[in-house]
Amino acid sequence: MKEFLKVMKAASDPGRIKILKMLEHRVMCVCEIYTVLGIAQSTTSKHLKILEEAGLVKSYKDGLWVNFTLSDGKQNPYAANLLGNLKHWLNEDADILEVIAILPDAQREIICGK
Amino acid sequence: MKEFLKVMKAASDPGRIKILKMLEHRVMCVCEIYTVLGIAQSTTSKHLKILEEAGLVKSYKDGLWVNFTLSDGKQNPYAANLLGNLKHWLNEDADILEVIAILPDAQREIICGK
DNA sequence: TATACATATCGTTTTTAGTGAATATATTAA
DNA sequence: TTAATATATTCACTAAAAACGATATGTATA
Repeated sequence: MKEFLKVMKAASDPGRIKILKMLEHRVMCVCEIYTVLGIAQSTTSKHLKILEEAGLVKSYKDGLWVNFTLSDGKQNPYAANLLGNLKHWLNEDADILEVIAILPDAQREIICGK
Repeated sequence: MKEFLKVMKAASDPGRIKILKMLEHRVMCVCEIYTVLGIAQSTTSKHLKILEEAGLVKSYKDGLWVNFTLSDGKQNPYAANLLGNLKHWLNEDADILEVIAILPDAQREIICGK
């Protein structure tokens, strides 16, 4: 029950759903995500932690960056199911279309002034 | 997005999940539900409203009683999907097993002193 | 019509979740 | 070793959700 509820709770926030839908398109670091969403870095970091603890995303370090990707879902069947469904859900949603549209402009080298 | 989030939020509470799993077995009225769950009548009524607004349950009156059943899911595809999955999810969960076990004892005629 | 009764709603309190500024951590580069 | 920088954590605040007692609503029965 606990694992199930963790996935449902993680999926109950519009910002976190936007993150999942963006990660369907490509790997992203924290600064790219909060730039697209227009929210604080700390808020973004917390959302990502909730998603990770629900088994919905994974992260790996690359120098100073931390890359986030969708999980393969092996650790949590409820997460795997949700991720599978999300691939064909909300693709025509206005909020999702908006973040996907500006996704190409969010590049870590530009955002972080490298 | 709104319809999707409503379903996820509705599914984020253990009490409401217990209600859905009980309704897989049979139709229930409010007094049967709050007796099994051991929570207040007003709390139960509110949970049922949240489930109904998410398209997860339906209700129909029978005299003084209000009967609740699982929705057929036609109004909300996310609800339909969740209900379908729940049928084979959490069946071995301890909390669910507990409420299912006492389900036969919860009869409206006895509870309401008729 | 008056009463009883099952459920819904209201009002309030407590708990939990979301937000962002400030600070800490950890890694890279000078 | 020092400075710079991307992310994580802490803290304080606000907002949303959950809980329950009390009351309202609506239906059945006397």
